[in-house]
Amino acid sequence: MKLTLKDIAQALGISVATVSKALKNYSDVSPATKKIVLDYVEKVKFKPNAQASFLRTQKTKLVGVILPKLNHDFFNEVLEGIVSEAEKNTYQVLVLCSQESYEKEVLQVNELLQRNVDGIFLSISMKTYKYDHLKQVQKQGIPIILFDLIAKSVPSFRVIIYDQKAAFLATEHLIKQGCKNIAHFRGNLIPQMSIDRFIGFKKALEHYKIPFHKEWCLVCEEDRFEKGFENAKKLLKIAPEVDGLFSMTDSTAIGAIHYFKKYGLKVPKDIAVIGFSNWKISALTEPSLSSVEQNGLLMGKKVIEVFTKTQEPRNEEKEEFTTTTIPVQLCIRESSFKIKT
Amino acid sequence: MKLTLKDIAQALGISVATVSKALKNYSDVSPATKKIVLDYVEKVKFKPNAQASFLRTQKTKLVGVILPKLNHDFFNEVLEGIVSEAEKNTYQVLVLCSQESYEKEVLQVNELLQRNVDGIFLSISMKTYKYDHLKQVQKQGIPIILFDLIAKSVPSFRVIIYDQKAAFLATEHLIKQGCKNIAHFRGNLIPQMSIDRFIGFKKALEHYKIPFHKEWCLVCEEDRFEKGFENAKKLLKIAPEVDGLFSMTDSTAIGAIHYFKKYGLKVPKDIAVIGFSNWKISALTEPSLSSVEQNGLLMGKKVIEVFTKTQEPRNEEKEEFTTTTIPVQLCIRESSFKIKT
DNA sequence: CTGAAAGCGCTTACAG
DNA sequence: CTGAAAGCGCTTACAG
Repeated sequence: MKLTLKDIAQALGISVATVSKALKNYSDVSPATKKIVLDYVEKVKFKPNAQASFLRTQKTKLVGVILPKLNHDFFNEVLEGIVSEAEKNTYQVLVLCSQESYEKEVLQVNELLQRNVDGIFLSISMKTYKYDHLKQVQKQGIPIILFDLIAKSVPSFRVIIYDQKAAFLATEHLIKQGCKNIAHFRGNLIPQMSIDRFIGFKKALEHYKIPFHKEWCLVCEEDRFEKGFENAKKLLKIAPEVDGLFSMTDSTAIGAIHYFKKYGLKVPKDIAVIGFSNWKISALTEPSLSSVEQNGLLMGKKVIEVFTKTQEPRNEEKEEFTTTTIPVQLCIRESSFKIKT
Repeated sequence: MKLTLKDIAQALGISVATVSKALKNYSDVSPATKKIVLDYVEKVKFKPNAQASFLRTQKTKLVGVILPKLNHDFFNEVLEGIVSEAEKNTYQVLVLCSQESYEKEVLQVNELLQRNVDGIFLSISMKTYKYDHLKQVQKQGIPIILFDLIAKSVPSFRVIIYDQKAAFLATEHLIKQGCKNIAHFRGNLIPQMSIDRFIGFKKALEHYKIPFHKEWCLVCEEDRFEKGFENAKKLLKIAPEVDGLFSMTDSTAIGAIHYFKKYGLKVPKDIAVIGFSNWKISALTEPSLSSVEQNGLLMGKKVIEVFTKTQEPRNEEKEEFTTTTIPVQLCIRESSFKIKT
C-alpha cells in the first residue's frame, strides 16, 4: 500500500541510493536526475518513512511536553506556543499530562526517552520531590527544558516567569492605590512559584514600610474559586480592616471578590483586589479583575527557541545551561483601581 | 550510550532473539531464561527502541490529533480526554493545531501519515471545504475519527454532540421560562454545528408555536465576547421587545449580557439569556450564565474508545463506520431563571 | 554522477 | 527451548 524508496527506484529505473540522495538534495546527484525523482515523488505523493530514517539519522524530530494539568488556561497558552513554534521548526509534539503525580511524571519521562524524542519540556508536578528522572535524561544527552514550575536544585535549561518581581509589582500597585492593610492568599509551600510570589509580596511591603501580618497570609491548597471564597471569609473574621488583597491566582481572587461582595464590601472601594495569571475570565467578571499577565504563548515559544539552540552544531564542547525570563505586565482593571496614578 | 538488545544479549551470553522473546513474554522461552533477562533489563533500565520495533511490527502506538484551535476551553477538555484515555491504552498523542486553516490541516494530515500514526483524530477547520485529504487517509487504511466539527459528506467514524437536540432543549427552556420573543445569535454557515443549533432553535419555536423572526437571528462571525456585545446592540435596535436570547456560545452570550446591562435591561427579568458550551467562566459571571454543557472530556475519551475498537483484530472484513453521540445537559443558572419550573 | 552494500535496532519464521 | 538469519525502509561511506 505505502510506497517506499524501493518502489520509486524501480519505477524510475534507478537505484534506491540515488532516489534517497535526490530527495535530500545532495550535491552529487545530477540536476536532471533530481528533477525526474522530484517530479515523480510529487506525482505519487511519496513521503519517506519517518521511523526508518530515524533509525539511521538518530534524529526523530519529535519533542515531548509533560504538563501537570491539561485543562488549565496558562498551560494551554504555553502549549499553544510550543506547538506553533515547534511546527515552524519542523518538530512534532507529543503531549503528556502528569496530573500532578510524581509517579506518572517519572513514567512519562521514560516513555519519551523510549520514543527517542530529541528534547523533553517539563513543568514539574506539585508532588515531585526527587529529580533522578531528570538527571537520567541529561545523562542520555537529551536536552531537558524546565518551564514555569522548575526544580531549583536541578541545573538545566529554564524558561520562567519572574514571579518575585511580578508579585512585587502587584503589591506595589495596591500600595500606590492607597492600601495600608494588605493581605495575601498564597499557594502550597512546594512549588517554588508560590514561595517566590510570597517573597515578592513581602519585599514590596518592606520597601514601602507597610506592616506585614503573617496571619493575613492564607494558604489556598488548590487553585480553585472555592478556596478563595473560603479564605476571604476567614480573612474578614481575623482582619476586618484589610483594604487590599493580592491573591495567588485569578480564580482564587474571583472567589474572594464573590465573598467580599456577598459580605457587603465594595470592590475596589473597600478592598482592592489583584490576582495573578490574567485568565480570559478576568476581563469579564464584575468588577473586572486586575491581574498580572504571564505571557504563556511567549513562554512556549521561548521553550522551543531554547531547544532549537541546543540542536545546532555546537561550537564549544562546554554548553552552559541558560535561564530565560518571560516579562510580566500588570493588567489594571476595575477590581484595584481606586485612584488615578 | 543507549543500550540495545545486542548489549543485553552480550552481557548475558545469550542471543538477541532470545532476549527479544523474553521481553515480549513469548511462550517458547524457558522461565529461567526469562527471569534472568527480565531481572537484568530491570537493573540496567533497558527500554527497546520504539522506532526500530515499529519498523518490524508496523504499529507505532502513536496517534495524532488535529485541533482547529488550541487555546479553547472545549477543545482542551477534549484533548484532556484524549490524552488521558490514550495513556491508559498505551498510546501516545501527537498534537497539532490547524489554526482554522485548510492548508495547514492538509499539511498536518500528511505529516501524521508520514509519522505512521495508528490513527488520526480531527476536528475540521472552519475553512475546510474539500475532503480529499481525509479520503486519502482512509485509503491508506488508517482510521480517521472526526469529532465535534465533522464533514457530513465524508463517511467516517464520528464522535459528536447532538447539537440540534441541545439547541432545542435550550430554546425550550427559554420558552418554559415564559419568553415569547426569542432571538438567536448563530455562527457562520459553514460549520455544521451552527446550522444544527439553528435548526434546533427553529424546531423548538415551531413546536411551541412561538413566532420565528428571521431578522432576529444575527450572525457572530467569530466566537468572541465582542461579537455578542455588538449583536446585542443591533438586536435591541431592531427588536426592543425581545425577552429571550439563545446565543451560540458562552462568550457571545456574556458579551450580549454586558450590553443588555449597560443598556439598562435586567437579566433575566427583562431578557433571559442562555449560552452554549458551559465554559468555566460561566459560573462566575453576574448573573451567572445558563448554558448547555457539552462534555468535552467524555468526547475525548469516546474518541479513543472508538479508535481502540478499530485496532482490535477484526471479525468480519466489512467494518461499519460508527457515530457516537455525546449527551448534553442544560445548566440552568441565574441568567435564564425567571420562574420555578 | 551513480549504485552496491552495510547497518540503524528490532521481530519472527524457521531450523535445530 | 535456543539461535542464526532475513528483513522492516531508510542513509551514507565508499567504490567505480
